[in-house]
Amino acid sequence: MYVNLREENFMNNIQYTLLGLLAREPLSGYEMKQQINNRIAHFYKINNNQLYPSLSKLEDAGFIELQAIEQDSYRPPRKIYRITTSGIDALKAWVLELPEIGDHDTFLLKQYSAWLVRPDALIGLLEKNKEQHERTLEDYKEKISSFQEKDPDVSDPLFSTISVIEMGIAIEEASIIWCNRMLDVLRRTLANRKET
Amino acid sequence: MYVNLREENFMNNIQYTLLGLLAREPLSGYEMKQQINNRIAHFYKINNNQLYPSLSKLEDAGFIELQAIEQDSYRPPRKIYRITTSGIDALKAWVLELPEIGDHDTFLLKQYSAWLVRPDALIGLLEKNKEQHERTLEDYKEKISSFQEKDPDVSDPLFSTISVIEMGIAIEEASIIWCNRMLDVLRRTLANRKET
DNA sequence: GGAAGCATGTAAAATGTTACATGATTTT
DNA sequence: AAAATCATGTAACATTTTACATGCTTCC
Repeated sequence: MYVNLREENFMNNIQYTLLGLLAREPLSGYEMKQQINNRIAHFYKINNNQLYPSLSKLEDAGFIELQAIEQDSYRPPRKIYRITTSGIDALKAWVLELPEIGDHDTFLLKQYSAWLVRPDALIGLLEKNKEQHERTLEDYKEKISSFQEKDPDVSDPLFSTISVIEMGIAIEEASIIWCNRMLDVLRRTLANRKET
Repeated sequence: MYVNLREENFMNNIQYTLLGLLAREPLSGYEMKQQINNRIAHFYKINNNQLYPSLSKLEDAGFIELQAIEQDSYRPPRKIYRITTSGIDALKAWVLELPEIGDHDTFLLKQYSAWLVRPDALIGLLEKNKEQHERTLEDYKEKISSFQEKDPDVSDPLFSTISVIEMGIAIEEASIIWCNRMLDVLRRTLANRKET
C-alpha cells in the first residue's frame, strides 16, 4: 500500500557537511556543532538530535572513524573522529553534483569543500550554476516587463510584487558576478599549470 | 515530563502566505498552490498536506471565510475563500515583525504583503533590516581580514572558506542596496503626502 | 548559589514530503 | 490508450526542532 523509494544509506546535507569539516581536520561532535553554528553564524544550523545519529551513520557507512577519546578529568570525554579515504571520495562526488535550481544553501555547503576537487571539474560545475542564475534572472526580468504599470503606488499590491522580484534580481546578479570572479581565478590557475 | 510551550492557535509562514494571497483577491486552495509554486517559481513551495489543513485552521481562527463553491459540471467543485477584517489585521501585524537575522525567506514573504501597511511603519522595518545586513557584512569582512594568507591556492581549504564568505558578502551588499532603494521610494512618498 | 560551558546522547512534538484516493475531461 | 489537468483531501513516512538527562567545572 505504501513503498519507501528512499535508498538504504541515504546521505543528506548534514552528513556531507560533517564530512566537509572532517576533511579539513579531525574533530569531536561538539566541535563540529560549534563550527557549523558559529562559523560566521546565520548560515546553517545543526542540533544534537541530527548531529549524533549522523555521526553514527557516517561511522557505519565507513566514511569516518574514531581516532581517539580525549579525557581531561574535569570535563566529559570527547570522541574525536577523522574522515576515511572512502569518506573523501563520497564528499568529492557530492561536491560535483549540481544542486537543484534555487537551492542556494546546498550550493554553498558544497562550495565549502570545493578545494578538494580538480579545478577543471569545479569550472564545469560553476559554469552550469552560472547558467541557472542567468536563466532565473531572465525569468524575473520578463516578469517585471510584463507589468503595464511600471511605477505603482506603495499601497498597490503590484508595488510589493515588483519589489520582491527586484530582490530576486539583485540576488541573481550578485551570484553571477561571484561565479565570474571564481571562474576567472580557476581559469588562470589552469593556464599557469599548463605553462610550467 | 514534556510541556508544549507553543500557543494554541500558532500561525506559521504558510498560513500567513495564504493570507497574503487572499488579501489581494479571493482564491481557491488549488489556485493558491499554483500561485505559490509557479509564481516565478523556485522561491517557496507548498503541498496538499500543508495547504488544506492550513485553510481549515485559518477558517477556524476566523481569518478567512468561504465565499462560494464554484461548480463547472465537468470538473470538481472549487471552494473559493476570501480574507476577513481580522485576517487582514493579523497579516499586517505579522508583516511588521522583524524576522530573525538571516531569515531571508520570511523577510521576502512579509515583503509580499508590505503594500498593506503604512509607509512610515514599513520604513522602520526596512531600517532595522538594513542594520542587520550591515552588521552581518561587517562580521564577514572582519573574518576575511583575519586570515594572514590573502590569496591561497585553489586546493587549500582556506580558498573555499574565503570564497563562501565572499558569496555572503555579495548577498549582504545586494540586500543593503535593495533596502536603500526601497527606503528612497518610501521617504519620497511620505514627503509628497505631507506637501499636499 | 545559580548560570553557563563542556560533552554526549535520547524523547517528544512539530513540520515537511511523498504517495494515495476519487473521477471527469482534455491532450498526446 | 495513456497521461495530464482540475480539485479536494488523507495516510504514511521523513526530517527538524525543542526539551530533557547527566555530571563536573568555572564564572558571576
